This record gives sequence, C-alpha cells and structure tokens, in this order.
Amino acid sequence: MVGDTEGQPRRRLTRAEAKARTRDQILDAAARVFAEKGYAGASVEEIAESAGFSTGALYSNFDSKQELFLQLMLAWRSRATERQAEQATRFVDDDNEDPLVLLAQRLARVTDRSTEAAALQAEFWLYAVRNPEAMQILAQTTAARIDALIPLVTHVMQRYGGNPGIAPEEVTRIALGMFAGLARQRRIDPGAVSADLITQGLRWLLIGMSTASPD
Amino acid sequence: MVGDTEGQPRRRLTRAEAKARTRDQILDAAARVFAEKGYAGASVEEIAESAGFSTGALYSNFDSKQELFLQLMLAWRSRATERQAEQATRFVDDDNEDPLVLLAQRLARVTDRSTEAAALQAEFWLYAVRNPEAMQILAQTTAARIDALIPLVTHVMQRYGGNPGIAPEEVTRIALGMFAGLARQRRIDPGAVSADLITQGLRWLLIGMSTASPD
DNA sequence: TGTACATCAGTGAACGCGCGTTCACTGATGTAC
DNA sequence: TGTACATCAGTGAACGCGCGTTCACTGATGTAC
Repeated sequence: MVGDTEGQPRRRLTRAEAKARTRDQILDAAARVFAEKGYAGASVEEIAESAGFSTGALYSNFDSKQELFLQLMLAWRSRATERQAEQATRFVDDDNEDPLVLLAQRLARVTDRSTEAAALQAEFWLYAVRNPEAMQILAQTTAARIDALIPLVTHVMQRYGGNPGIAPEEVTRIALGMFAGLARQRRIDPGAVSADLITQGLRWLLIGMSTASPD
Repeated sequence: MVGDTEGQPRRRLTRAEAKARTRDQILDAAARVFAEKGYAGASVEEIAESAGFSTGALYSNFDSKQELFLQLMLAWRSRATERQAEQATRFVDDDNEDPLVLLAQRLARVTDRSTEAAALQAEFWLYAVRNPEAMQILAQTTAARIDALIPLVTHVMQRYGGNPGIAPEEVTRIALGMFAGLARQRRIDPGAVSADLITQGLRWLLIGMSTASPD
C-alpha cells in the first residue's frame, strides 16, 4: 500500500516510514475504540493493543491521550473532507437526471452504514465544546468541508433554477445541518425518519430557496 | 417551593417526600456534572457532593451509575417536552404577525444560552447509540417531543398557505432536524451560523413545502 | 564491503491515583399501645 | 399525650480494580570510517 513507485521490488521501510506507519495504525485503532467507548471510556491500552502495539509505542508517538484525540480529530476530518470533495466532483461531472433524489439516496445509505463514524463525530463535537483547542480544529475542518461541498450544492441549485442572490455557502450549511439532524434522528428511530423524508426535506429546501424573493 | 397548599404553615416533610426531594436534587446535580464532564468522565462522588449529599445517599436512591443516567434521561427529557408543549401552546394562542421570524429568534436565543443542555443531549444520544435500553427511552421521548410541537408547526404551516396533503409530523421532524443541526454548527463557529441563517432555513423549508406539488 | 558504535522505535512491568460500589453504622421519623 | 421499639434515609470509610503515564531496557536500523 506504500511506495511501489517506478516498479521497484518491495523496498524495506526506513525508520521514519516505519514510525509513520505505526502512527497511522494507532490512529486507525483510536478511531475504532473512541467511537465504540467514547473519549473517557476508551483506554490507551485497548487502543494500543487493538493496533497491535504496546502502550509504550503509543506514548512514543503521542504525548498523551488528549494529544492522541486531537491528532485523530485533525487526521480523520481532513481525510473525510478529501473523500467528500472527490465524490462531489465526480457527482457533478456525472450530471445525473434528478441529482437530488440520487443524492438523498446516497446520504441515506451512508447514514445506515456508518454508526461508528457518527459516534466519532459526536465525540469530536462534545470534546470541542469542552476544549477550546479542539473547537478551533473542528471549526476549521468544518469550514473546509463546507467549501468542498459548495460545487455540488451550486450544481444542484442551478438545476433547481437557483436564485442568484443567494450565497451557496449558506445553502450548503443549512442543507448539511438538516441532513446531520435527520441522520441523528434516524439512528434513534429508523422507522420515523425514512430515506424519502430526507429527500423531501432537501427538495423543499431547494424549492423554497429558488422561489423565495431575495431580501 | 414545595407544598404551601391551602395556606398552611410550612409543613414538615414526610419520609417519602424528603427522599423524593433528595432524589430530585441528585438528578439536578447529575444533569450539571454529566453535561460538564460526560458520562464516563463524571464521578458519582462529584455528583453526590454537588447535590450536597454523600455517595451513599446516591446509591440509596439509584442502583448504579448507569441507572442514574437512564433515570436522568427519562426525567430530563420528559420535563423538557412538557415545557415545550406549554410554550408551543402559548405561542399559537398569541397569534403573532410573522410567527416564523419570532420563532427563529427564540430558537437562536435558546441555542446561545444553554450549552449545558446541548452537551447533555449529545451525551444522551451517544449513550443511546451504545445501549439499547437508552435508545428506546430516547425514541419514545423524541416521539413525545414531536407530538408536542405538531400544533405549533401546523399553525405556522397554515400561515404559510400549507399544502393539505403534507403530514405535519414530517414537517416537524425535518424542521427539528434542521434546527438541531444548525444549532450544533453554531456552537462550533457562531460567526458562520447567524440567527438569520436559521430563519432563512426555516422559511425556505416552509415556502418549499407549501409550493411543492404533492406526489 | 565490513566493522564498531550510536540512535531510537517499541516493550512491558511498575507507579500512584481515582473510580464505582459496598456496608456497618447513626439518628431522625414512623408506629403501636 | 407519652413511651418503647422499628424502620430506613443518609453517612463515610473501606475495598479492589483499571486507568494514564513513566522508564529502564532491547534489538533492529542508521552512520562513520
């Protein structure tokens, strides 16, 4: 999964590369364990062992449990934003017939799959509410996420006869908020929040936006 | 604050009443400490002492930390729903000129005041995702909350020339989801989510709903 | 290429600490007569 | 009303346990000549 550039046979890792690999494996394990047990409920020993290392290895890569969590926030949210940006680009390029329905279906599917990701996001949010440094990281990565989604939202807005006086960023934030809120409700009571309800909400929002008179 | 019915002088509490009072005080303290530290981060000793009792008193009223948390969920969310139902009724009776703007302003104010309540709600959700019994409590109290808000939403829908084919419950769930999602964003970055943005989102939603053709 | 030494990523036992829970006890409240 | 006993809400010290963090150590990798 690493290297392989210019068709060389599998090269032995340098010390720095090996360390970076360990760090990544610990971050992966941390994501799993923090999602399952929460910040305070997760133990560094379980994280280290789940990654296949001793606790000492963890402390050789991170200063403390808090630092590990902050680094996880940064790494995880950055990577998620990158993936979203790619998917958004591909979606716009595909130029589907009814983008909104397709989009809502995908979102509903994402919701149902990854409870782990949702729990982790909630942990991030709670940690940030209690910790200014984490709050800053969350604000920055959220802004990056919004930016990554703007092309997609602009595209859908145009399809719905968008109102040119409206900032795509605002629509993006509202749509994202609505989706996140409904996803959370859906996880509590899947029967009460159908995939259609999500589509419905997004559609009403876009119709309303394109109909409303600019103030 | 207790009793005083029929102008009697302050009556001494019976054993049962005194115990119920202690229980309530511990639940109040639990709400504060769980909101501040999270479920795993809060200690029963801190909760008991914050309520002015020993840990033994806590265990005399609740079987375990988990049980305390579940009881808090039930009590806190029931009380919140009651308050919301009252406020919703009053709001409908007042019959304001532009109910949506007033409503959004109030919601924004609520958001800014009580970070404690928001953190507690997030703790409830996370605990529920990891614990089936809590999930059930959350689903039930959420349904009750939706029911309590339906009269309000119906009222606003009528004002916006509502589409009679649309179930008020669906609109309520979508609106609540949107509000909750934006509130969370606002707490991370108040500058990026203004009170106007919340108004905007709710308005677009209602306009879209009343404009959309029923399918 | 080969040798001698330096570096340092990762080990794992040890530490002190704070946690959730228990339980023998206390004394105010309740009950029976 | 007064007395003797029963109840039980709340006390607080004690318990065993698992936690985050440290650190002397190991042996593979890197460096100098």
